[in-house]
Amino acid sequence: MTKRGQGKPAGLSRERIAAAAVDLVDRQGLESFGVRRLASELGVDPMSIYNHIKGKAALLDAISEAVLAEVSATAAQWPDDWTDIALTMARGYRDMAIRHPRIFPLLATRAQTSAVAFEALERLTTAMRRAGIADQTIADAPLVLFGFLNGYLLATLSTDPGEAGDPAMGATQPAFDPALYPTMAALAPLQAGFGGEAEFERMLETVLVGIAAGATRPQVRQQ
Amino acid sequence: MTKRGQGKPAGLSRERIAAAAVDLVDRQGLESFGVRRLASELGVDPMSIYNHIKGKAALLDAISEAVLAEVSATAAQWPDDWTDIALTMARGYRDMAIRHPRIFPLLATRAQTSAVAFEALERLTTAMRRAGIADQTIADAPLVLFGFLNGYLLATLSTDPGEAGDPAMGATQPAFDPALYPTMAALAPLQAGFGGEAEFERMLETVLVGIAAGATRPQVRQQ
DNA sequence: GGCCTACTACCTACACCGTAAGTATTACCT
DNA sequence: AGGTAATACTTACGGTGTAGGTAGTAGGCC
Repeated sequence: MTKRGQGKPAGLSRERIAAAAVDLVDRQGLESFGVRRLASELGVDPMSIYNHIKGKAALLDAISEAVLAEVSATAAQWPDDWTDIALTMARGYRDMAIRHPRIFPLLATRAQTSAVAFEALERLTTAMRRAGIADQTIADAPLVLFGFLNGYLLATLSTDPGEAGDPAMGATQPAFDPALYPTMAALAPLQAGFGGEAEFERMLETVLVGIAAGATRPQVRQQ
Repeated sequence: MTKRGQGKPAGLSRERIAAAAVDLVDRQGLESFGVRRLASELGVDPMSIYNHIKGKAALLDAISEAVLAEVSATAAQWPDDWTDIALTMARGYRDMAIRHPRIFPLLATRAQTSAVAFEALERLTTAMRRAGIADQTIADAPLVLFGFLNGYLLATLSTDPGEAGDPAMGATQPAFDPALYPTMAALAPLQAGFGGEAEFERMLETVLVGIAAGATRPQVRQQ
C-alpha cells in the first residue's frame, strides 16, 4: 500500500515557509499561530516543516526576519543627511508595522541581529559621523531611536479588536473617570489622533531633536 | 467516600494568586508559565484558579498589574518639578523592569489601563501644566516617554540566557563582522555599557531634552 | 544501466496545555 | 437548624510542540 506522495519533494523552503507564516499571522494573529496550522495552510504534514526550520522559536525568528527585510526593500533610495535617513527609516519602519500589526510584537520583543538590521544602523551611523556628531551620541542614537519606535508602535498598534473579554472580572477598562484625573481629561482632545500620522511625526521629531541636542557634547558626563 | 478537602477554602484570592504567579514567572520565565504550573505551585487544583481569575489572559493582566503597582509603591515621595518627576518615574520603572526582566515584556505589550498608571500620568501632566508647557507637548509626553522606556528596556533586558539554540539553523548570530560594518565596529567600545545605568541616564536625558524643546511650541505644525 | 547513499516527507506517539461542564463540600445568614 | 450561595474539585475534550522511527525519491559513482 503506497502512501500519497511520500518522499516526493513538496517544494518547501525556508523562504516559502516564512512567507506563508507571515500571511497566516497577519490573518489570524499570533495567539492561534502554530506549526500545525501553518502546515495545513501549506498542505503539508506538520513535521515536514521541521526539516527546514528547527522549531517554533526559529519559525518566529524567520517571520520577524522576513518582515524586517520589507523595510529596506521598500525604501528605493537613501538620502545623505542623517536626519533624513532617520526620518526615512522611521517612516518605513512604521509603515511595515502598520502592514503587519500582529507580527510587530515579535520584532519589538526579539533582538534583531539580521544583516538588514546591521546595514540600516551602519548607514545611519556613518551619516552621523560624516556630519561631525559626537561619537557617544552616535553610538547611542540607534537604541534611542528604535527604542522609541518599538515602544511607541507597540502601544499604538496593540488595540487588537480580536477578542473582547468580560470586563467584570478582567482588568481592562477602556475609558477613565474624568473626575479622578482632571488634567488627563483636559488633555484628551489633544490625544485624539492616537496612532495617527501627525502624532507620529510630532513625536519622532521630539526624539530626533533630543538626539541632535547631543551633537556637540564633548564628553560623557560621568564615568 | 469523602475526597480530600473538597469545598474547604484553600485561602485563595486574586492577590495571592497574582503574587505567586509573579514569583513563578520570575523564576521560570513566561514560556513555561501556565495555569497548571501555577496551581501546583499553590498546592491547588488548576481549575480552582478560575474561580478568582477568568482565564489565562486575565491572569497575565493580574501579573502585569501587580508588578506595575510596585513602581509607585517604591517611590516614597514625589518632587514638584516635572523633569524630576519624569526622572523619578523612569528610574523606578527601570528598577522594576530589572527586578522582573521576564515579566516586563508583558507590560510593554499590553495596554496599561490600571489606576496606578493613570495616577502616574496625571501627576506628570499636572506638573507640566504648572510649568507652563504647551498643551500639545504635555499631551504627547506620556507616549513619548513610556514609548521610549518600553522599547529601550525591552531591548536591553531581552538577553534571556535561558536557552541556547543551534546557531546553524536558527537566525541568531550574536556578533557581527567588523569588515562589513566599519562604523558600527568603531563605535562598539562606546556601546560597551549596554543596558547599564550610565547609558540609561544618557538616553533618558536625550528624550527629556527633546520633550523640553517643545515646551514653548505655540501651535501644532499641521492640521 | 545498476547500485548505493543522502535527503526529505511522512506517520505515530507522548506529554502537556487551556478550559467547559458538572459534582460535592463547606461557610454564612436568617 | 435550615437554606442558600460560594467554592474547591473532578472529569473530559480538543488542541499544542516535537522526539523517534519509517518509507519513499533524487543524484553521484562504478
